[in-house]
Amino acid sequence: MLITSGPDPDTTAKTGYARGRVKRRQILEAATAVFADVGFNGASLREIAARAGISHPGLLHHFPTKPALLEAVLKHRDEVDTTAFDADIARGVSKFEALLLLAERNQQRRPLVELFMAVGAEATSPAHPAHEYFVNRYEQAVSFFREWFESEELRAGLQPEDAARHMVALMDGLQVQWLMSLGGPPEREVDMAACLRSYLHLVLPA
Amino acid sequence: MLITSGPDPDTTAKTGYARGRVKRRQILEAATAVFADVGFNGASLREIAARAGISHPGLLHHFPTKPALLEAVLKHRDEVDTTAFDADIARGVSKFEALLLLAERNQQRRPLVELFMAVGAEATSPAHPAHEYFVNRYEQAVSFFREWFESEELRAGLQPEDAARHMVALMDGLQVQWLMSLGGPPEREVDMAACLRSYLHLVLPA
DNA sequence: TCCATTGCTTACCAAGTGGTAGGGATTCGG
DNA sequence: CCGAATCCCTACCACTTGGTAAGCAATGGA
Repeated sequence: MLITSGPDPDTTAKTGYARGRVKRRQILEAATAVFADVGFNGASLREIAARAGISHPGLLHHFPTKPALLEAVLKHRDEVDTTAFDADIARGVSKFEALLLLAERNQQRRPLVELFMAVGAEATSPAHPAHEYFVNRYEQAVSFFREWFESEELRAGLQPEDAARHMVALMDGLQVQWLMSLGGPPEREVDMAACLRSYLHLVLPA
Repeated sequence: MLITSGPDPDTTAKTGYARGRVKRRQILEAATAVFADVGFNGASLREIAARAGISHPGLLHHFPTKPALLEAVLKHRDEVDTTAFDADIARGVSKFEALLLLAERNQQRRPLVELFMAVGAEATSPAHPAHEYFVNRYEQAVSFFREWFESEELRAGLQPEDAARHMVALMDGLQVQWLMSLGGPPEREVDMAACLRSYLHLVLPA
């Protein structure tokens, strides 16, 4: 359904023995870090396997191909993120605040942000194994914001569609700036959440 | 001065014979396309060389290493872009319009946009050969917009620094959305320039 | 016309790539 | 405690990677 459509390409599902499940999680974490550093094309299965404390055919035992591994990483992160967001909403937090919470959480998980940046940028090429995944992701994100803004009082003259595009673009773009700022002095670190908030206050005069 | 600091790492400078200069330009074009497709780490010198109609040691004759080639590509594009922008300004075009013109020009040169996306995303890692280049680039871009907005009447409560960050983030983020939209139906293609304009009208009530 | 510079080739290298084969351990339900 | 499923290893495969060595041909200033 996502990239390949095999019956159940080894994800974090509770199949197999306990030891295997643990290893699979370690592999996913290592893969996240390596994909984040050098992108999908630049990553090597041996490097990922070494970080997970396993041989590279051992890795391929759990995730049969490199694209399958990428798919599992992306799927896993989506699950974690959406459940956290939904939990915030269920707790009665507004969409506005739930969004900022998401940005703040991301600010503490640098490898994840780097992963989506690096792989997402590669995936603009239609031949990339995660291309469709990212196209869908963007469509969903824009729709989410458009629907939200359609039910709010926007600053005069601003279309919900445009505001939605702005939001998605800002989240992406600010993440790059934040990552780039991490090498420098800490006081010059970009504050993504604050920057997002100032845009929302600009758009929603409420 | 940029990445390496050799005496004059073979760029488009008018050194050597005419034939060599032509080849160098072809190589830069091919490299732009390939880096754009698969990023720096994913690109292969042989692939680039083949597209430029040369053997891969032939390529290394002009650009001695892979990072040197990347440096030359980035430097070349900066020169082209800034001279075009400066020409617009000299023609009496406002910064506002010159910026939109830049966005519109980019919209017609997809490979370039893909290049900066793909390489820029990889380059968040401090070990990347173009890391410093991109850090400087972002600092300059934010400064440019901050200084501009400081001399304009901004919507109440919006800091020039935040607005500058927004602009840079929007340009980056909209480019991703635009690239992702290119596979789909043409009428759903993202209009970067229009989207940027709507933000500027939001921020500069003039 | 000489001849150093430049341009570019084929041949080669060690290292790393994703993936396969096959076989020993380990695990755990029956 | 048996036996099937799972785990994961070493060894190997063909192929690609960035870079080097050595040499030959074209160029263009003297």
